[in-house]
Amino acid sequence: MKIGELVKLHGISVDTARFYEKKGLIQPRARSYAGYRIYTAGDSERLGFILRAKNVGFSLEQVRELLQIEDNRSAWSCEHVKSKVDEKMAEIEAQITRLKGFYSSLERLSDACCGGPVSAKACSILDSLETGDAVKLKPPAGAE
Amino acid sequence: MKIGELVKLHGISVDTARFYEKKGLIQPRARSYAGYRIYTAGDSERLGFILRAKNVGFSLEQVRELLQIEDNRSAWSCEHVKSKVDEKMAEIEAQITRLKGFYSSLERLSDACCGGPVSAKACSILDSLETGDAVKLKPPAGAE
DNA sequence: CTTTACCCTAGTCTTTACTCCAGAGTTTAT
DNA sequence: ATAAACTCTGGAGTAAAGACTAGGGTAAAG
Repeated sequence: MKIGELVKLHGISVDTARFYEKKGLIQPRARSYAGYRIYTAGDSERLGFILRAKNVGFSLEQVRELLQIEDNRSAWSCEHVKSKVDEKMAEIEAQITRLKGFYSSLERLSDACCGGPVSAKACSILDSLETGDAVKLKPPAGAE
Repeated sequence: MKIGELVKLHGISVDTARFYEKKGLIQPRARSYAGYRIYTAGDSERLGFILRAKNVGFSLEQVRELLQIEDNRSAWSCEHVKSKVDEKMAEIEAQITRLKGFYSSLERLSDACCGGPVSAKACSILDSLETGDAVKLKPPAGAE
């Protein structure tokens, strides 16, 4: 099949497919005489793999690593694959922790604010941001 | 004070301070004869405001909006300020939800994997990514 | 035969938050 | 007087994941 059909099957754009190719994630098995990319069912399955991996949070670079394993399964152990997943989980957990820190700081600010239609001249939120009171967030290790 | 002193007070780099200026967040009150940026204590306080807002999760663009309010407090209501905070909270909550979705999908994958030092030829994680079984994550509305 | 739909390459643009560099002037310390 | 430390401007580079464009060839249908 040509690129148009492939992307329709997966709901992505032609640009995206070509972009993935540039990134080394997929490679059409062949080119037509005119230079058109020709994909096989196997290629389509591979694209599915990529999109599913993306859907559970992996970056394209990480997907590339997973594909290397997938391409030569017998060279790797289950342990190794699982550790990729576990590392990703840890990464995501760290992000969640960071976001939760933001959230609770904001919550403190919000709760302290009257929220009324009165002038913000004495707004406790702005005051806190100005002086640093009650906004003492220690960003979880690894924050930017 | 000159830029070097200012940034030392806040633990940021000179480049960052100049970057914030280019983004319209801070403006030195004056320039020395030689063109050096001269900051006042008020400027330093403003920079503190910026960094604290960043530390609770606001983007620089959002910080810029907060500063516009801060610069003319009486023109805004507490309600308005609070809504900025509440919107940010909602934004963060959405991100957390999205990440949690990733996490639980990964957890399912991880739990199903033997994780042993055996060949990944029959690895359930790779199988799932290949076929789509057990990885049916519907990305929460607003996902990329 | 021509329109329409599709495909190609190569390259630029977007967003966010900086970082780094070159080349040059200034201030401070010795 | 000179070296070290500081500052300036302007511009380029980084990561992530594509979107979009120009300019041109190809394929299928009427």
